Amino acid sequence: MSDKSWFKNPFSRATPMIKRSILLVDDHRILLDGVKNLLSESPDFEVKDTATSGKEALQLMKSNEYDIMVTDYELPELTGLELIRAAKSVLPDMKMIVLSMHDDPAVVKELLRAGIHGYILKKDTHKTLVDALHKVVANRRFLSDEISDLLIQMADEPEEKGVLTTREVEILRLVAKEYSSRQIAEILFISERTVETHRKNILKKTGATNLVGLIKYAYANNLI
Amino acid sequence: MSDKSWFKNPFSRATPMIKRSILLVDDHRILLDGVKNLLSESPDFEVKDTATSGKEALQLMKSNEYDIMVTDYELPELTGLELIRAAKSVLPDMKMIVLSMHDDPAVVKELLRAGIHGYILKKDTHKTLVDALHKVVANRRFLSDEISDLLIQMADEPEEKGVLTTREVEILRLVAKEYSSRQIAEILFISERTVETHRKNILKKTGATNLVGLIKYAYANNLI
DNA sequence: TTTCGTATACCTAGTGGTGGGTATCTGCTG
DNA sequence: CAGCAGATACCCACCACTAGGTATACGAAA
Repeated sequence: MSDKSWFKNPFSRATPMIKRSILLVDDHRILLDGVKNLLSESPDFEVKDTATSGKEALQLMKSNEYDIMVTDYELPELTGLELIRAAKSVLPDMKMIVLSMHDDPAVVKELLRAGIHGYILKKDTHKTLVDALHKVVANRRFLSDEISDLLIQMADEPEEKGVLTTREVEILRLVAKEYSSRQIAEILFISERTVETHRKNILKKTGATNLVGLIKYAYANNLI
Repeated sequence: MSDKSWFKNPFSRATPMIKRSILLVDDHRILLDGVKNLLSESPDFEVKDTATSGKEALQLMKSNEYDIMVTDYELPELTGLELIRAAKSVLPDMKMIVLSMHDDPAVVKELLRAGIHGYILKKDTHKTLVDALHKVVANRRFLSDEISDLLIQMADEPEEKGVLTTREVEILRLVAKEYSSRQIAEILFISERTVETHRKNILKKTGATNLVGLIKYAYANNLI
């Protein structure tokens, strides 16, 4: 694996492979700079472009091709999930790796269902990223150790307790913005009763007993 | 500034300066790896050690010296603020730059008061970090553009609205644990009325109007 | 010492969230 | 088509939180 001789020596007889092109998406420029630099030393991969928002990434995809996209989950404008879904329709053959700081099993599951090929954490090392890149180009999936542990652990639970509907998420977001039920009703053009019902259902689903639990849930699930 | 000739050419007659040693602290290994790699190309700086927690960083400081510490604000075990304060007593001459993803004016102010020399955001570029490093070794302070804008904007506001008393923080923490006022009263052996008064004062100080705002404040100030 | 901040405590009204229901309409899926 | 999930809507009782007050005691700072 660590045989980079042909790379270090330009006169090597080995045939250099064509480098896999990567689109790197993260709103933290400093991480972008860092990872790009790290990968520039790799014989197998090359960061062709970078983007600091989902929108920017999509625009790049419309006029360029990439073998792999490595993207943050927390993004401005589009969420990681929205970006993944959009990317899948623009470049169906591109491999996708999510590089996130959060180890939330629900998010990981949703992303895997959406078709990503790898999920690694920002606390992982550079080596982990390179391993993941190798795995996905070989048509295999890659999960960072912590994430696979998490999924295994979760498998025990009877499961699927949680998922909020889109409307419920919408309500929850507004609740988190300090709107009262009445205000939410006005914003969404629905009855205050309906909002109350949604809130009750959200409380039941999340297992929270009051506003505080709701907000904590919203934070934990990156809804804020 | 970009004259790196002595660096690129080892036979240059210019006298190489001694590189400033950096301690880099961040729980995201991949950022650590990336920044270290980027700085390895700099003629002026060198990442001597890295740490992924405040504790680890402090231990390193006890047996080593560093010219500059660059640290995340969100850290496991110790918060950035605690690390800064502890670092100041261990290595009083070391420069400290905070590299955070959050642009919360209250946090920035508190850190500046605690004696940091620079504050930059993860969304800033590698170049910004290098600029900051140069500034602080020249005994000057450095704030990323967004942060200084923020502080200027804040200067208009009359007050020091923010700081909660220790009792208020205690109450807030319990509120955030989903305890009702009555339960908090029982836990702290005080009257429910007193709890209510504290809550009111906290609301006033934080500018929140309800529980939601309170919890968001608690999150933003790492009280949870 | 006087003032200030902090913590303590109480009152009243009013607003809003919680928890228990029930019920209709829509669209999807087996 | 029947069944189910989701979004909509309403009712009522209860209780928790919010927003005005006022007031006392203590220790630190000016």
